[in-house]
Amino acid sequence: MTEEGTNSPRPETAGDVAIDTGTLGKMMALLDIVAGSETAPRFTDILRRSRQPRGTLHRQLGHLVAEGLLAMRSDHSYELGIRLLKFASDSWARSEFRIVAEPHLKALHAATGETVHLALLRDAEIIYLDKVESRQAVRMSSQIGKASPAYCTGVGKACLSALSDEQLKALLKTMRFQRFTENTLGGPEALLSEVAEIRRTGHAFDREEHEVGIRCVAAPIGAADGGLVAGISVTGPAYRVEQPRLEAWAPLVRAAAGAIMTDMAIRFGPQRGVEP
Amino acid sequence: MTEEGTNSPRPETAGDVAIDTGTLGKMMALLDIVAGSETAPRFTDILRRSRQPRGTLHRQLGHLVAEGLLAMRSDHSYELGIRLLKFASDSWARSEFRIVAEPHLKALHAATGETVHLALLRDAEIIYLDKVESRQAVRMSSQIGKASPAYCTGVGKACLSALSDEQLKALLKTMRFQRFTENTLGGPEALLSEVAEIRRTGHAFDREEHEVGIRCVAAPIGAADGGLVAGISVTGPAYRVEQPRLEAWAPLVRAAAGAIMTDMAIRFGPQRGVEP
DNA sequence: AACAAAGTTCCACTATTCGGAAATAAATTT
DNA sequence: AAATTTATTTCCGAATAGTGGAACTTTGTT
Repeated sequence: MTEEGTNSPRPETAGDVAIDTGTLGKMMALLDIVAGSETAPRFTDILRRSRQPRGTLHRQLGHLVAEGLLAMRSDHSYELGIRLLKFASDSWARSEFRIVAEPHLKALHAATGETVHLALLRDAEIIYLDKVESRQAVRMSSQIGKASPAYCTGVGKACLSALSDEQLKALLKTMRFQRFTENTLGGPEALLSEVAEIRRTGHAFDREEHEVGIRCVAAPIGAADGGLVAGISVTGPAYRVEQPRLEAWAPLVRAAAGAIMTDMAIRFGPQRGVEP
Repeated sequence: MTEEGTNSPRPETAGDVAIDTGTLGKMMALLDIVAGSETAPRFTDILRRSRQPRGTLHRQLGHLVAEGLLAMRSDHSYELGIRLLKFASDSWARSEFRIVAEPHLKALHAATGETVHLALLRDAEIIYLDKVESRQAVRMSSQIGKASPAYCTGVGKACLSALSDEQLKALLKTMRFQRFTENTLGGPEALLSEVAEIRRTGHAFDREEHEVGIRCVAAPIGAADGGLVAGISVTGPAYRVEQPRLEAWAPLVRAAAGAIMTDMAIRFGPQRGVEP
């Protein structure tokens, strides 16, 4: 039942005016439609959702398939192509940010024994960039690249707290508050007051707001120039990870986030005046 | 040094005439340039490799960045954007083929105790779609989506053996034979005779041809309609996995490949006459 | 401070995309 | 099995978006 509107109204980079990306933008919108469908859509399904003329859509899909961004199955339904996997693999392997963060994630995992995540803000979603855990019942790669709403996750709220008020305000307009558990924040007011608290303390909690039985502490990582908004978190099952324990870990998480920022500054730093 | 020519001369889908993908094709070529660079390239680097006018390139890169396919760092160098990660995650999670294959990969791993791979052929490369292993010294996600040349890997050669002679011939023209180890196949002749052998026996070996100390047995998976060419393999360190052992596993690998094909046929099958 | 190199903007020109309609192919019903 | 409906693919003049040379601005260097 994936209806219209699953695909965000493309606010592009938060805060900026959405620039027109022409043909490319249309192509990406099609990829979004395919990616956002529960089941592989057929030509007519895409036609309905894209509101484009038949001829146009047909050529566009043809190009997407020829480039390996989409694949057509034998029953004429479309799925995302494997070329995307290859790009993602390169992207992940080379991401300076992930590489810099990795040792700190491992240290945090060693100190806490629980799962550590690294995630990045994109529009009103966070995208998991890395995950460190010891006993992996669930498979790691199933998480990397996954997107979740910012307002109901620890890292997400931490990221939001690192934005400027204008950016945050702009993003709020694009958000749809869906209730995942009974603790999920219900609307903009609740989120804003939570963000204020996070700015004060420097860390965010997820008190079973996205998934029942899952809690976390997170801290924001914001590049000095505002070009990077990310966060790290320590996540665990509610039965094992009580609130006091989360609070005890908070300083560690903040310290790790700080260390990552420092390392990033060292690596890319001597560019534009760190000192005033 | 990643020089010109790293990016394949786009044979598109093997055997077919390369169709023009217009604007999209140009954009993807740019992504390829960024993905194929050792270090994040700056505007001028891309300018040199793309051989396009400055103004044009500038707008194109702007569009790619606006769409989240590329990201510009603070020093004006470009890296692949995280939107690609998100697409890849969706692609992977929903891939019917991977889902169908997964239990068979696990069974094969349980039977052999060694690492099992699932990979797909794309042009003259294979792309790893999945990996099952128990003790993971190396992190799993670092492999998924990775591309390797077909001619020097077990799954790669298995895939090639499933192609028609015309398709294989067309692909051969696009291949550049690079020597990775002293066992790497040196040219088209060696590859063709090896493919003949694989077609006869139904399985392929990698005798430390891609990496010293790594061996594997692989079997091809080809969809009836030729729309899917893939393979699975069991891989292990040379000191633990001797040739006799590989040969003993070959029937298991072939059986697993067969089972995956059967399951795919059942899942998508009742379409066009399975019975004559 | 002056120079050089890299990055960005502008706008007349042109190749690409658009989109309606008509042909073909695949399912479904009679 | 033929007819009907629905889905997919092809075509081509009109409209749009992309192109590319040159001028301009910023950044880094001698």
